[in-house]
Amino acid sequence: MQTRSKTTYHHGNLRNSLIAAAEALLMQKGLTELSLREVAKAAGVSNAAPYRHFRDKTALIEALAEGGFLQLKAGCDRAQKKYPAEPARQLVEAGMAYLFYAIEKPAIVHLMFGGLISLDDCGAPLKQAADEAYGSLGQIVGNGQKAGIYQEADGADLTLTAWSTVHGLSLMVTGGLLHTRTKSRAQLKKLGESVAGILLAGFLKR
Amino acid sequence: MQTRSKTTYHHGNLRNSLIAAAEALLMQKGLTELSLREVAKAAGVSNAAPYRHFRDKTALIEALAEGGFLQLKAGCDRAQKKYPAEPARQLVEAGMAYLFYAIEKPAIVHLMFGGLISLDDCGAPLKQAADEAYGSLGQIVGNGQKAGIYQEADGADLTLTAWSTVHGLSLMVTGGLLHTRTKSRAQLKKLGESVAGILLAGFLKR
DNA sequence: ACCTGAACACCGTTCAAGT
DNA sequence: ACCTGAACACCGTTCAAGT
Repeated sequence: MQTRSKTTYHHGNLRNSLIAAAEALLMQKGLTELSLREVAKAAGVSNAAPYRHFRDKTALIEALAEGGFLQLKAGCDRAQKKYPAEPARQLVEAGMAYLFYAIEKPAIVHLMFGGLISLDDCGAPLKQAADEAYGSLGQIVGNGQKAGIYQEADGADLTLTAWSTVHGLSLMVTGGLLHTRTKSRAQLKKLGESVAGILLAGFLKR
Repeated sequence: MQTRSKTTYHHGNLRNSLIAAAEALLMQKGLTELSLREVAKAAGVSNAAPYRHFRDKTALIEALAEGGFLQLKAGCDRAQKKYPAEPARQLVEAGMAYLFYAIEKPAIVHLMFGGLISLDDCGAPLKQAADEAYGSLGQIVGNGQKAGIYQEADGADLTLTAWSTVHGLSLMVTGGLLHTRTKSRAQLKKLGESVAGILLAGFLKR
């Protein structure tokens, strides 16, 4: 179980352990029930220890949200690499990645935009991760514009619309509107593709 | 200050007073800082009193969310009445009403889909309010289909796309992505109309 | 430099007791 | 029937003290 990390085990990179423990707890419990003390205990450390690594509870939550935005950016980058010459497909693929990430870790997606943290007033790393994720989606939209397949419109407006739709859909699906929790993964994929198709129709030239 | 309500003042409809107090506190403080004890104090009552009217804190939050869905439904109904023969305009108008409600009461919109409550497993009144709001938007979409102005598509998918986009945009704007908090009301209106235009383009026949 | 133990103020919730 | 007071277990946060 020994890794190549500099610090042996018991002490060392507690920061990452706390993030991992918090993420694990969020898989089982709701956002409201998540307590810093419990996270500390799960990481095998005292109540006060987390405060060496996070200013307060919000700072830990910001770190979790940052991880979410990094995942979203990774999904966008992957979509661009996978379909280098098909911007429309990039957009759909990125959207589906977003949706499946939300299904996998609903609590993370919720805290990214649930009002618990403010992107206007947060630590620099979170702000940067959010901007980069948004920027990567903006690239995908830009690819379509350069290819001349989209209608004339402000790129920023298109990007905002795409993110809004995909994020909104993710919340509908994870938030429980219309008994979606009982739907199978295949059904959810079909749902996502339908919505992506309608969104894309609004982007394309007519 | 005497109303026609059956109960005089000091005792009586504490339930509504608690809801009002909670809503008022949410205008100033974040969702995390809202405590039941504080709500009780604001309503001039003891810590334990709310438990005569709400099973627990979640039940109070559900009541707040219910109010939000009722507002959303009201916006949809208003839009249908205002433009009886123009389904596309109904859709844009309802979306703008949603957006402005979110700007006015961001905390309410956040708790409606923020994962704090689950629409799959909540009290009947909240479930009904959510379904009715969703149903009213479905009517607006159906109006467009009946008028034959929308592309061939499952009405449920169109409705889901519309709600997702508008809800997602509301969260982008209230959640602080891309310094929107500094934007004026006029700018936000323009932003909303741009997104609504792109969404609508995806709905319309080509 | 990083962690612990104990403490403080606060919170959700319960329950006997009051009116 | 509705509300209060006091209590219990829990939480975020701080700080002196340990290693």
